[in-house]
Amino acid sequence: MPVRSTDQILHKAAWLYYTHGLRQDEVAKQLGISRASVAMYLRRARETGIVSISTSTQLFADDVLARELEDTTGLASVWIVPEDRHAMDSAAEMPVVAAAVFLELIKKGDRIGVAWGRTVYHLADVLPYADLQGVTVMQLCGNLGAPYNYRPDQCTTEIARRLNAEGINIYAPLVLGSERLADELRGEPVIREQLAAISDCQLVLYSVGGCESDSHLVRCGALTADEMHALGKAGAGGVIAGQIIDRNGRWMDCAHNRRCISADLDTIRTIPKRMMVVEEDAKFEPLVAAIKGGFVSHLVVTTSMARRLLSRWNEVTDAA
Amino acid sequence: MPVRSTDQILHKAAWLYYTHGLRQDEVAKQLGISRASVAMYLRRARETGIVSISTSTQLFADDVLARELEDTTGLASVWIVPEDRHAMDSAAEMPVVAAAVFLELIKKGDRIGVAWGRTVYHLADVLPYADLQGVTVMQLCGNLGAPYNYRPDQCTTEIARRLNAEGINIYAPLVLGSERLADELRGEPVIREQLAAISDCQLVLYSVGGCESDSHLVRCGALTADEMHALGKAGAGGVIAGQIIDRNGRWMDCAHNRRCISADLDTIRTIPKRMMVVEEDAKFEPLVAAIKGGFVSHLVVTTSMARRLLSRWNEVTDAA
DNA sequence: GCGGCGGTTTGACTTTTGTCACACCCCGTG
DNA sequence: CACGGGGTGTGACAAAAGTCAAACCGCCGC
Repeated sequence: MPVRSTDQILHKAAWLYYTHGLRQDEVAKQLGISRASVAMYLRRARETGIVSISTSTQLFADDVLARELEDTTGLASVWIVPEDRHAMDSAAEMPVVAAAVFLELIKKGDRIGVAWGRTVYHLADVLPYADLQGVTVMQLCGNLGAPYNYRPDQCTTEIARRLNAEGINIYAPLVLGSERLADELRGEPVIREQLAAISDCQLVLYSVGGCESDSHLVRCGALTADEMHALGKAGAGGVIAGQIIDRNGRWMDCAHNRRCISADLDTIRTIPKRMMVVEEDAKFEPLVAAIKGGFVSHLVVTTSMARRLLSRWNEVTDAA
Repeated sequence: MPVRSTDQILHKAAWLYYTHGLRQDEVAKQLGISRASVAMYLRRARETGIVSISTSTQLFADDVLARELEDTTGLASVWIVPEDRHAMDSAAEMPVVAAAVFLELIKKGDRIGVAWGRTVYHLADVLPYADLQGVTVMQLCGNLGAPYNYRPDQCTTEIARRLNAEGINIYAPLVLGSERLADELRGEPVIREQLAAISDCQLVLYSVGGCESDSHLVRCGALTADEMHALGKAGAGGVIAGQIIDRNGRWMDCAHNRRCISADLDTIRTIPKRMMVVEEDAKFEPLVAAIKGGFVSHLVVTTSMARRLLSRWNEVTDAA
């Protein structure tokens, strides 16, 4: 926590430059170093979160579409990322917006639950560095091998690192070979306490998984394509923190879920801010399930997804 | 709340420049305007809090002296502003540090109580603009005419304006001519509710007033020099939100206090974060009274005041 | 004691940003 | 309809910031 003496100079330079508004050469003179060094210090100060620069995400929350979607679905807040922008790479835009929104939702001292997946890791990857000591970032579910850096513990760790927050990982596999083993492991004090602590979170961050044969759970080997297919037939609608939910967002009583080490879904529903980011348009059905299940209060989606959601909301809710 | 269409372009420019890291000429090209305009938009975005740049105040919290003072006095957190800096105008430094600390203590959605005085206004005057919609800034005490902009309502209003927060003023005088009238006014629903709402604050900001004949209360005509002198003899130790406290920080049962419209001191004591800023070294005795009275959890002081406090803490507490 | 290796620091150069005077435009007024 | 403010937008220039290769420094092993 205390400023390391090598960082002291970073703090001083940042303070004089950003807070006092001195020029770099003035800062250099005052600290008795060259201006080039000052420039370097300032970059490091920005990179480590000693200085943080944030831009309001109003721009994306301000769409009329966002308002309509909030009114229709009852979500607390919706951000819409336009995809039609030619000049700006729209695929890369979503995580950037999501990261800014995520930062805005964090309060000092918060405990934050983080799930895993491509979307979450993309967010982590563009998350600006910040100085949020006192914040705790918790893994929401057990681990499993995943391609690239999408592993649950990596998502948690990277986010914690960037925020200068404390990271808490769950040292258990996401899925176990048998229900008995999963039960026993859930009963272990270390694991039990960590899962229980999730109820203290003020904010959770996740995406929703699909139930196709190319879903993450299948690709990472937690389920076979056949098992997933069967689950789909049985009414599976999406994946939240590694657990299967049905098309109305209810926990499914299936073998997979019973063998899962993950946050209790009812607990997640009680967390005040539930931020969901959906990148792919293919995730329409899972998203609907997640919203119906009460897993979303703050939503970041593309324009086209927002339109689809809006136009088909009545239809999908009437069907219930 | 919604982005006015004239502001839309500010948001866009700020987003592209600060979040995406484009250069000004790239932003200009993308928005189809000149680079000079982009530069102007960016300045406005900074000035209005669409973009906010903040520097960690660790530097000032990190003094060994600060640690010692926290340990000795039991305060939650202390920031120490060095005064010996030749190059930097140290008188101007204190409010700048205090403003940065104040910003760091604010959480989104907070309700903040603000008192009045030179120190508080100095802080307001250098407070960076920020986009803290959802925050509420409340006046802690009634109004009175004060020189420059030190009036309670002005302090509140200016701080709320800079934060883009909601400001709530108390439309009553600080001191009334008679106790009866003060009582009746306190009983008025509008006033009563506002005073009651102070208990919902998560943070209060104030300095402490002295009890000399040149104190603010005297200069603003709330008390005569003689009355103040008499109060001093009777054990007055300082002024908190317009009310006299004794040398141990207890509310004094005096005519002035009974005629005062201000936050209940016991209520203030229950507010989690009580931030006090003391600029002048002459305020040693009042500061001690305020700390003893439990009015301070977060303190911003000069090095010399910190030293004095540290060396004389045992002495002043033993005396109690 | 010397060579080499990681890192920081610096001077010199290039690129980017800030600024300011002037052009422009909209709108209300004489 | 001409006039004159108040505010915006712009081109050109000056100022500031970013960058990079080379120098430097402390430290270790030989």
